[in-house]
Amino acid sequence: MSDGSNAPPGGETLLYLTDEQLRQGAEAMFFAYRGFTADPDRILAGLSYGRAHHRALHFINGAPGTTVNNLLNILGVTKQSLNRVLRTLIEDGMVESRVGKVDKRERHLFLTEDGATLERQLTEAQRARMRAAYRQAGPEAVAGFRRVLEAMMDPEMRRRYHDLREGRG
Amino acid sequence: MSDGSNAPPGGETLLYLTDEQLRQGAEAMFFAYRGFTADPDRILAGLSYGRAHHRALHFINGAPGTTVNNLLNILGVTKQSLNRVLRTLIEDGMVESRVGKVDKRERHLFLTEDGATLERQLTEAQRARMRAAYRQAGPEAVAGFRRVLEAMMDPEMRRRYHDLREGRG
DNA sequence: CTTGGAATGTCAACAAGACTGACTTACTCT
DNA sequence: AGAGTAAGTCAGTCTTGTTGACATTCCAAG
Repeated sequence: MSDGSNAPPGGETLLYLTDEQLRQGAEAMFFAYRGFTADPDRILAGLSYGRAHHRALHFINGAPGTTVNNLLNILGVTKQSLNRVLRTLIEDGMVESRVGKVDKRERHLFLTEDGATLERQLTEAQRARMRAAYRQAGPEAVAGFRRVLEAMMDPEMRRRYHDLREGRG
Repeated sequence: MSDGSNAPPGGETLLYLTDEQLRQGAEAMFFAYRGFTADPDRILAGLSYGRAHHRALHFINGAPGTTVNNLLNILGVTKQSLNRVLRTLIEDGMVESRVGKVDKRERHLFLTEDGATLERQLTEAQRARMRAAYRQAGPEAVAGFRRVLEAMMDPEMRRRYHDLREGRG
């Protein structure tokens, strides 16, 4: 399987930085991301929801009470775009929007029971695949995987990613 | 395989398979993919092309003379969707479409000089980021990264991914 | 040889989801 | 009181995915 990076035991060459290696990395990223989104997409397709709805549910679940503006920054879309998605989720009783107590301009977002159920269903489909991939690749590969992904983010996104992690402990 | 019973000496257990770990993996994947596409997207934005054009250029470059049908399978979109993208690329002189000699129904696709130049420009932007990430994470992390990505693909996609690699040696 | 089916590619129309820009409403803070 | 912020809305555009209908070409069975 020689991904070409059968690095020599001791000395580290720069072989893994050839254009061909990078090209393969890019293609792996493309195919893997497709796999990554395939399972929830299948569920969503039957519900007149899209990937955007999944993302909203995911991050509201991870940070209950977050404001619209905060969600906007995490998702990296415009408020018009997010609003379309959020409106349907609220109409369908998946998300609850509460006026802020301290600042009444803000809306704090929470999942309802139904929303939490849907989120769990979507995330579980995704996690099953990740769990299998992690198990198959092994703990050290996973550590490397995470390290490369993190290095690939924009600095801004990396900051937000860490904020999320700290927020949950 | 690997029920995890062979825990590494460091005392690392199955911690990396907790829901929280999987959740962080999913978020890392989301943010990293955004970074991964950000640079070429910026270039494309000024050219009235989109990510789909980049993908087409990328895979035609990697397999010159490929047919439309073959490209369809790799990209995983409908032929109608690909056709729109392909048409503009052909009109703009980025891609050449030659009628098949043995089977005249087929069209074989090639990059023109201009197309190859654009492809290189786009890919270079993407590669710069990958190169930096690879360098920062180190060779072992990269090997793990590739292993996890591969395990995350659909079996069908994994087959195509390997076909591409073998086709180029 | 003809004819019908399959494969390949093209055109047209539509939907999701992103974008920009302009605007309103409600609120906060100086 | 006035400036600025947070959220939401309306209208319009773009990319990219989808179906459906169709033309062309090939091949194989009758």
